[in-house]
Amino acid sequence: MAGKLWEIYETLLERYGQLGWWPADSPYEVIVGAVLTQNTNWGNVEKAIANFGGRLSPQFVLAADMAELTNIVRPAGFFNQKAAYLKGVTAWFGGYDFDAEKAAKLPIEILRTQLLDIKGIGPETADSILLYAFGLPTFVIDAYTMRLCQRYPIGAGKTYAAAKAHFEGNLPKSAEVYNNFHALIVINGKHHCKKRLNCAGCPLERSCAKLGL
DNA sequence: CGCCAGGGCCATA
DNA sequence: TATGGCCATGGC
Repeated sequence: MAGKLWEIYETLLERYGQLGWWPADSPYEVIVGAVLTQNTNWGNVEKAIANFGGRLSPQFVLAADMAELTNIVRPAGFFNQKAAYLKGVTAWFGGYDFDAEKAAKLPIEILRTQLLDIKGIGPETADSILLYAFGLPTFVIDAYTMRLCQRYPIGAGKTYAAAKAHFEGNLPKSAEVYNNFHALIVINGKHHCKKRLNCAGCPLERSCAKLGL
C-alpha cells in the first residue's frame, strides 16, 4: 500500500505515535462529543461535558427538559440547535438499546443512512460516530483534513465525498488505520495546519506545497 | 477588539 | 448543485 497518503500517515505516526483516539470514556460520550464539537473548539466541548456533572447518559438526555439541556450544553455554542440534535441522535441510539456493539453488527451503509436522516447529523458527524463510537471502517473528513488536502498535493478532490473516497481507496480498509490517521491529522492540524498556517516544525513541511494559502 | 474553532440547516437561484 | 446567511460560546 504505497503512495503519498501512506507516506503522510507514516510521517505523522513517526512524529506523534499511535493515538488510539477520541477523548471520551464511552461510545455514547463519543456521540455527544461529535455533535457538540461541530464548528466548535474542543475546549468548549469539554466545558459542556463537565456541565453534565457525571450524569451524562442517554437516559438523562432523553428525560431532561430542553431548558436544562440547553443550559448544560451552552458553552459549546449553537446551544439551541445542539440540544435538539442530542435529543434526536439519542432517540435513534435508543433503537439499539444504547448498545454500540449491537448497532455495529448492522451494515455500515444502513447505519450511515439512518444517521444522516437525523436532523443535525451530517457526513462528518455520522462518520465520527461510526468510526469512533462503533469501530466501523469509514474515513472521517473534517476541516483539518480538507485543509491538508488543499495544501498538500495528493489529489483528494474538493468535496466531502471525493476526499472520503480518496482516503478509503488508497488505504487498507481498517478502522484502526482510519481512526489513527484521522486523529493524527487533527493533532497536526492543531499544532501546524491551522487556518493560519504554522509550518515551523511541521513534520510534513518538506513535501507540502502550501497550496491555497 | 476581531478571528477562530474537529458542521449542518435552510432559503435562494 | 452550489453558494450564503445563520447559529453562539470562550480562548487568544
